[in-house]
Amino acid sequence: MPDDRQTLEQEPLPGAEPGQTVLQLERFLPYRLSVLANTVSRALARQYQERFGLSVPQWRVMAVLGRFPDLSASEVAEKTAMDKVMVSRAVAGLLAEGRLERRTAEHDRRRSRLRLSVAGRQVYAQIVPLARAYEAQLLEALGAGAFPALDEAIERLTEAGRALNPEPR
Amino acid sequence: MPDDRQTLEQEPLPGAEPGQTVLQLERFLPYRLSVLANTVSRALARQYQERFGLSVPQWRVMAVLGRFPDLSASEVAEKTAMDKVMVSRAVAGLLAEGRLERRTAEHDRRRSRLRLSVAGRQVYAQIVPLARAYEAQLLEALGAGAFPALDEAIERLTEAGRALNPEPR
DNA sequence: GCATGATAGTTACATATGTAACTACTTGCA
DNA sequence: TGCAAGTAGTTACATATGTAACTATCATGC
Repeated sequence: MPDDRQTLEQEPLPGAEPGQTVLQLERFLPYRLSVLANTVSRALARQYQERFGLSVPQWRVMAVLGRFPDLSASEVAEKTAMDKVMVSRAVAGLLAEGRLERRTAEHDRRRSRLRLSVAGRQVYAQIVPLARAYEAQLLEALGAGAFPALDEAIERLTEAGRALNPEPR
Repeated sequence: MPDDRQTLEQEPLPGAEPGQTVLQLERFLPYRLSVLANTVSRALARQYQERFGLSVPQWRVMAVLGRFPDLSASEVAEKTAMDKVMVSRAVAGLLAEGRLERRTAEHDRRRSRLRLSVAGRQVYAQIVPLARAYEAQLLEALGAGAFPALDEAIERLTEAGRALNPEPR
């Protein structure tokens, strides 16, 4: 017995067109961006995780501290698009594993002063080439001249998304 | 007293260039895509949430069932890039709120047959224009001719991300 | 100086998500 | 038949994340 039910799609009603009553999820930009980001993140995150036991937030913290030593937690938050709670948790984990050093700032004892430890820098030095290689693979798949347009698109859309957010948090 | 500490960045060491020892997170593609997707999702998700009490997974389920009635849960999973557990939870919520109807499939009593209820279709009919309007704002910000290139880029990168994933789940 | 309000960071609690069982049913094949 | 293996969907448990307090410190104005 043939199963003749073929995902019968509700067509947008050939005659009338009442402002498009149906939505194609697979073409919907926010959905596609979400799937893309998850797919891309997942592959990379697995490597951090398996090789170094790092979560994505932890990797982000290490990434900015590798480049900007002695930031405070809130400065890290700014540069990683994370909130202070997530930074606090990531930092706690990294401290526990000896990958970070923390001092209190000289003139403001509320602030911390974070930097990679020697062990942290070793991990960092291993991850950076790994991350670069991964990105290079993505860019290769993207095709030669396509990057500038994508770059611009990401900037504009991110900006637009922020602007459309009722309360920017 | 002037705070002369200016986020002193570790430069890539002018002379030597040992395979790039430093990484600029804000230019790192996976990071940027993640921030973009979150920003874009958040603004829209807030609207679903506030107006209809819908989570993102619930919205996705409604979106595909609005277009393809009578799918099973696993078919919904395929079309939403969600796993079966997430679909199960979203469906449970929607059923509880009377926005979905569920029957068991005729020839296979393991399978379900899901469709929007009347109430569900009403919600759907309200959300679709809302989603379209939001997407239109994003596309406007993107600029006139920029969409085809972005479209292509998303496809290629998503495909590449999948290919680079060790075990595609 | 010292109350008031702001800021840095942490902790606590509720919610969301991922992974791994588990149940029910079906299929395939001896 | 009837049993072994697979599939659909749910449940349970561990982990991750978001939101809201909370503590400690600092800045301001009087």
